[in-house]
Amino acid sequence: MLKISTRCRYGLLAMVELGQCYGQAPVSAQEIYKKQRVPKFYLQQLLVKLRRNGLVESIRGTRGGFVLKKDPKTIKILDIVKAVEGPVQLISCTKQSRDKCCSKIKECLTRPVWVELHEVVNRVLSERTLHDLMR
Amino acid sequence: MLKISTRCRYGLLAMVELGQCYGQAPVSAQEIYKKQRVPKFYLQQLLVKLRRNGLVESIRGTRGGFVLKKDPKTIKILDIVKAVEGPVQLISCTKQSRDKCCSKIKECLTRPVWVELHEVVNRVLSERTLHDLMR
DNA sequence: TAATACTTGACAAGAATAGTCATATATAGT
DNA sequence: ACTATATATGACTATTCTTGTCAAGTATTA
Ligand code: FES
Ligand code: FES
Repeated sequence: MLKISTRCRYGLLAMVELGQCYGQAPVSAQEIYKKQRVPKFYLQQLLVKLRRNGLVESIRGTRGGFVLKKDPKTIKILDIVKAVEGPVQLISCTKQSRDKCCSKIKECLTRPVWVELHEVVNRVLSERTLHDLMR
Repeated sequence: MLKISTRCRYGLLAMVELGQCYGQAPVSAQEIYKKQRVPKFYLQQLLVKLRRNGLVESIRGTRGGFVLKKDPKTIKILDIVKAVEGPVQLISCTKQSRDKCCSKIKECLTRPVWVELHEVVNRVLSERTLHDLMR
């Protein structure tokens, strides 16, 4: 069904929230999950992943929280998705990884559609930035 | 990760195989799984779904098998995907079904990306036909 | 030092995916 | 009529993924 996971959705919600406060004081996880109504501990996990991937910075202690590490204009949606759930790979026989998925990749007649889909999804996600989503 | 399921991949492989023999004698499930190396019983399941969705016709008994019910030029890839695994719905807040996915759909800032992704995927899958994949 | 906030790593329920199988039914060819 | 071939149906299962939860620890500020 190709459903967008909650990881992605929550991750992007959090990033948008941080984007709104870019340049201002850090935003705590609590503020985010109260505002966006996402599960507390789950969100914490996602924020850690975003930090480990260099998208946000964390500040501990009272008045701490998270801040974007870069300008929203330079953060692709794809970066966020990759951070919370790894590469967007619709098939395993892309240019990057040439694993076989069908029995014989050379003559695979179905491959072109999946490749096109793979590319179009990655293109959309890397053309849009976090800034595009903010008002 | 948005990975294409085996259901989709096998389903399309089967349809391409049937497409190659369009207008000729029926192709048995056995011929398909031997040629494409897909799990026998799993494929059977998918073929039944394709039949129930009016994409193929089944002929029972000796020399039986499956045949396409329509011209490959009139079969969209989306039809095949829908047949084997239901509608391609990346988010639940589309025009078709207005379920809420984020807390407050009206002000959802993240929605535009997911909607765009949803639309672009559906567009690609409905622009390409089975015929486009055959040589 | 008390309160706030992030960190780490483990755990777990439930759903989806991927695949198997037994039994029944239908048809062609002999 | 009999047999071999083929699909139909529905149940069943193992594994993986998703979607969380939680406890114990660390860091910082007021
Ligand atoms: S070889 Fe990758 S889709 Fe067929
Ligand atoms: S309301 Fe559907 S993505 Fe936010």
